[in-house]
Amino acid sequence: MNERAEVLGVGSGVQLSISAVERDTGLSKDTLRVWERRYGFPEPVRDSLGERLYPVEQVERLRLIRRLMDAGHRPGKIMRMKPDQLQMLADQIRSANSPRLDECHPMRDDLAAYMALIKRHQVEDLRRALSQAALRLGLDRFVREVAAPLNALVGDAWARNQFEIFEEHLYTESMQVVLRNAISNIPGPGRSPRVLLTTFPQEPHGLGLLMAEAMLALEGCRCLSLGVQTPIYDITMAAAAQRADIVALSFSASMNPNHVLDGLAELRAKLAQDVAIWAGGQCPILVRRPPPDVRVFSDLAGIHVALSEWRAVHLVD
Amino acid sequence: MNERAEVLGVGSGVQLSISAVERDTGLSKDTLRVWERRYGFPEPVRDSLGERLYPVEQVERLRLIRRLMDAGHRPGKIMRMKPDQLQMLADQIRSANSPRLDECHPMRDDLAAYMALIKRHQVEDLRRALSQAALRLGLDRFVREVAAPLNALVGDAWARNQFEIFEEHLYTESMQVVLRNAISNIPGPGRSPRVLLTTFPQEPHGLGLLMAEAMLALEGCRCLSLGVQTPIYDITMAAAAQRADIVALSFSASMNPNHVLDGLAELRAKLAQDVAIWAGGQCPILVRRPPPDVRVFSDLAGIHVALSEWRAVHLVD
DNA sequence: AGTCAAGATTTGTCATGGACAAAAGCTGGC
DNA sequence: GCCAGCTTTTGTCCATGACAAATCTTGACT
Repeated sequence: MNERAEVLGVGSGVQLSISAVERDTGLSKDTLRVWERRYGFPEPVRDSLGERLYPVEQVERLRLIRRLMDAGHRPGKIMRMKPDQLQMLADQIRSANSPRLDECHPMRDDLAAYMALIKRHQVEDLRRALSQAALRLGLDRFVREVAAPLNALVGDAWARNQFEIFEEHLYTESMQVVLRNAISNIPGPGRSPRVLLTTFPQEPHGLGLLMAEAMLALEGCRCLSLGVQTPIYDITMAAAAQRADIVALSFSASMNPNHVLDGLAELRAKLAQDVAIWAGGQCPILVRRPPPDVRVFSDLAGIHVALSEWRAVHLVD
Repeated sequence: MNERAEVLGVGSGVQLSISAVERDTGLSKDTLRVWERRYGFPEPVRDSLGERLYPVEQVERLRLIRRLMDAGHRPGKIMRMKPDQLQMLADQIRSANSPRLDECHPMRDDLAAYMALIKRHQVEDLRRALSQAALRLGLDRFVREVAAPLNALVGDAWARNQFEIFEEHLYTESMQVVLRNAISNIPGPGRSPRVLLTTFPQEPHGLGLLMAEAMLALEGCRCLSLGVQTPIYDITMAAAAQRADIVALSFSASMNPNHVLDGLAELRAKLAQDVAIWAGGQCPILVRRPPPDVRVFSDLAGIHVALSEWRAVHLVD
């Protein structure tokens, strides 16, 4: 109800309210306040009402810190480091989970070309290039060798402030169009298992879901996507209504680990026991602390194996 | 970090922690606590640590309250009502702009059939029926006479608690597939004007946008969609980068009126003066208090007129 | 030297209660 | 009927204290 503007031009830079920072960094208000109390960072200025206003520089540093924490660093250590030290650390971790273009990657040149197209905002060229790649490679290879690594590269570039948000949107929209198109061209009505795809309420990223849907549809599954951000209770209702065999969920790196684990526990409790839960995506907590009774996928190739196992157990068709 | 289970089987029912309720209802922790303080509802039990545990019945009632608030009711009034009174209120909801099926509507029977398919969760049948309707009617008529009224009906049914959220998701996903498919089959690269389409950060609903994109693409515009929820600053950056002539925005009924007006004012200020802003959707504030220097569309048919005017003024091609 | 349990530290989330501005509702005068 | 001004409602913010789960550290034992 408090409707004062959350973005104020003040002197040299823009400043954000605590709720805007929560939205932009994924760090809860409580966390932001307790960090300030304990570590002295972030240290926002205050408006005339005593409310916090975060300069953009601090928000960017928070994003970087967040990313380092996702990579395993602890807040207490990195919170007092100077920005350039943080940047050095960040440059080191990047190689771990994202493909390095300077190494020998099969699609190296293609990926670099796509990144350049995004950076130059040539959307139509990008879309055409992606469509052609999908046709040339086949959907399966396209998803695994182009879409997935490109996703990682784009997310990386954004985290390192080399991309604007709208450039990420441009990419996402283009890739979505290409994937949806390809999926709807997969023939056949699909057979068992019936897979319900969606994301948790805090997760707005739908590309991972779409990639999973492509892989599953290629394997002949009967896929039903609810799109993103479905409340857990509704996931259970949909699974029951559709008699789903598997509920497939996608988690990006920016998801709060607690929300992921708590949500999966709740879903597992409310879902019928014979419905499997499959979880994939870049979220680190999934592999760091795998939740019980949930099948975790660290890459898209795992889907093929898991499906074979499922079909062997359930003796379908 | 606090990893106690948030779902505990206790006697008759399941109970949720405050963060689980926040996720499931969309009401912030602060709001939940202040409601309890002020109105005495919700009134969760406490665990051994004094932390709130919400019984599922209360969570369901909270969800209903949330829907009623979206429909214009105020918390203070409805918070103390008994559940059956709430349900009665919910049944009364019928937005003024939703078509009444009992009246003489050209597509009355078709629309009723689609609603029935959604209600019976026959997604594949729904998708096929919508695709065929689009082919039969042509995209233009399909959007205006099927998609738009069906949207209103579905939103209405949800507000009246006759639809679950997942049923709305099923519909949205199906319609999206059909529309995207149709849009990508519109021939030609498009000519002037260049239109940038997106929604504000608080607006996750993308169907209105897709309908607008369909209409614009049919008119031969060069459309570029950023998807939903683009920060205002990024809209201006994207408009400049793409040399957009028009920025088209969609607003659903659930948008906070002030976010709409403030956002439009901010966008108008930051955008180059020669870039037009077109705003459409079911949001009531747009017609109640039309913002200056923004063209408001109360229906999709207005797009044709506005485009003719734009082209007359700008003497394109 | 490697392993494991016990203890110490770190860390995120929850609680309480007070405050205030924006939004919504209301009133009386024109 | 309409509008300006007043009152109430309502969501979000703040500060501080507390605590359990996660993680790190230590030291004894095989």
